[in-house]
Amino acid sequence: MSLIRELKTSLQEEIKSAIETAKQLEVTDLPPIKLETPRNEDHGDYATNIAMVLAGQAKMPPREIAQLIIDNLTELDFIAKTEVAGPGFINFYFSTAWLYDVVAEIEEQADNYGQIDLGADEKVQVEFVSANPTGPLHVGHSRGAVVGDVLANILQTAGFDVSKEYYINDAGNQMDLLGNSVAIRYQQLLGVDIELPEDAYRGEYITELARQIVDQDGDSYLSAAKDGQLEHFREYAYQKLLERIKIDLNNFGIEFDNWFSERSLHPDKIEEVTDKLQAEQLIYEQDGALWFKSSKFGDDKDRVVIKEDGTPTYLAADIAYHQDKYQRGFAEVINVWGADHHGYVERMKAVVEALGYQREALQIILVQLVTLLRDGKQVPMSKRAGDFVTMRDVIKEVGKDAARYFYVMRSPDSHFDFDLELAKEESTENPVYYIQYAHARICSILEQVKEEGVEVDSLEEIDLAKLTTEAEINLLKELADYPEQIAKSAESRAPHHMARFAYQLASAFHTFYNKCYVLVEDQELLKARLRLVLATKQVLVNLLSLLGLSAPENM
RNA sequence: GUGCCUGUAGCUCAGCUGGACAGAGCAACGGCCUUCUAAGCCGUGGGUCGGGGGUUCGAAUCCUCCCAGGCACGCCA
Repeated sequence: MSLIRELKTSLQEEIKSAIETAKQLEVTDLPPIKLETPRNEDHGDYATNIAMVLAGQAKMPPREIAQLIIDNLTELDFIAKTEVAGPGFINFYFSTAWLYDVVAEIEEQADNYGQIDLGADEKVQVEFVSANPTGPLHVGHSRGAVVGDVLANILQTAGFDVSKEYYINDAGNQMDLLGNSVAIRYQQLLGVDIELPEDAYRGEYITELARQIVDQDGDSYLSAAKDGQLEHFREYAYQKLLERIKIDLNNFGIEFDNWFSERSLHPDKIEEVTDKLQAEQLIYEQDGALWFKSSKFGDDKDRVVIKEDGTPTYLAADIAYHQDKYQRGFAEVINVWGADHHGYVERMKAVVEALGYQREALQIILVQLVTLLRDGKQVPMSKRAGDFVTMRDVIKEVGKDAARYFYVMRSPDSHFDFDLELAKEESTENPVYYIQYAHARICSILEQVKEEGVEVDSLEEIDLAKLTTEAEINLLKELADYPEQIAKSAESRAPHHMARFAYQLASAFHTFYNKCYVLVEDQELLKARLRLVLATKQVLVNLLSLLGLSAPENM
């Protein structure tokens, strides 16, 4: 638990009991009391609209209700002032004393500051990337990768028991296509006159894989290739490509707890679950195929699960996969998908319902598409032609930190133009540097402090009440707010909030840096500021780590 | 045709589980380096929140219709 959250909770409870105490108030149904941070600073630190919400059932003007609530409020030591404002808001002004306590809290909790128990250890799975192992990861995958990774970090910090998972589509048609594509290139390399079929993968990496096979085994697979025996080509390509995917993700700072192979579902798990649904009349036979009755659960139409030829569709595997997820005990499953899969959402929700779970147990985050911009112009990409920019290329060009920050700074709902030039720029326009620069500046101050021989060890005796300027108070407020930001971001499953908060905190520090010189003559003030700087460093480090960014000591 | 996402300052976006005069960065203009990194700070100007209607004490936020852009609508994965 964090200070800010304790204060908020106890204030909410005080308001609640004040309403219950006030005899003149006739309230039968008390809605949850919302405390919000007002946009305008003149409206206090927190405000509630509860009086206006109650106006209807209490049959009294909001401002009167607000006054009644205030009159019945017992005094809280962290509240400096309370007032009725506007149409009936109650504004609360916090005393600054509690803000100083936050510094000790940060020192004490260190890397764990921000950790809250909102999730109550509930098991949550975040499944993301899950790109087919038929080619290297490209820019489209990168956004989902960062969104999923940071979201998982946020949920973990918020007290959920999080597991990150990658679903490998290593069964099905596309794997044979992959094998075939490599086999054809292999034959071409060995001088066989043969054309690549229309539906083949045609990236340069396919030829490269074929070349590796030639280098290792010469023409020993030639007759197999000619006979259409694709197994070796398929398996070789699969292993190599999956390996590369893992390496690329690692270089992007992403590690999964579990790599789930679709093959493990074939055929037993799929049969098991389709039998079960068939027994429940949720799967039926028609035109020689087996259909899932998804329309019963809100989908536009029913969907084929077993094709006429007896093979399962992608959906069949997905039903078995999601059954498996819930059987593993996840209370909530979050899937991060590219927006091009949005047509699949209803049908998956239907699956979850049909399996006997709550629709809400499946959350799908759709990440809108990314366009790369270079010199203001769109970088052309076509997956069919095998002509796309890889995740590796982008990381190489702009660096891991810039790429990660850019991918996570926007709401997943909005289309994203990734400006390569901007991401590379080491300037004020580039938010990544702005945030990291705050950390580097702090390190520089600490370096100076060390050189001056200032004692840093007896922090408890330092009087933080020396910190009184607006810049100092604002910075303290941002630091105090971090756990709340985690809560908000976790509740709304919105990782971009934390990217913005990092910017905001950096901004509060830069202002402080310019207005409040740390190495002042006054030793008490110097030490108080030093403590504030150390606390800021800690929170910045926590935030940067949450976002998967490095915290450079100098820039 | 149907569904999903988007439309907020010149540009890129936040705010959208309804709240008090609509925010940030960039760009424009004007200031700040004899002390801790100017990759920074401070200030000024700039908006019918795509448009119409509705619900509400109160709407950028909810409902509805329309306009514009993107994506998706397979016994592919």
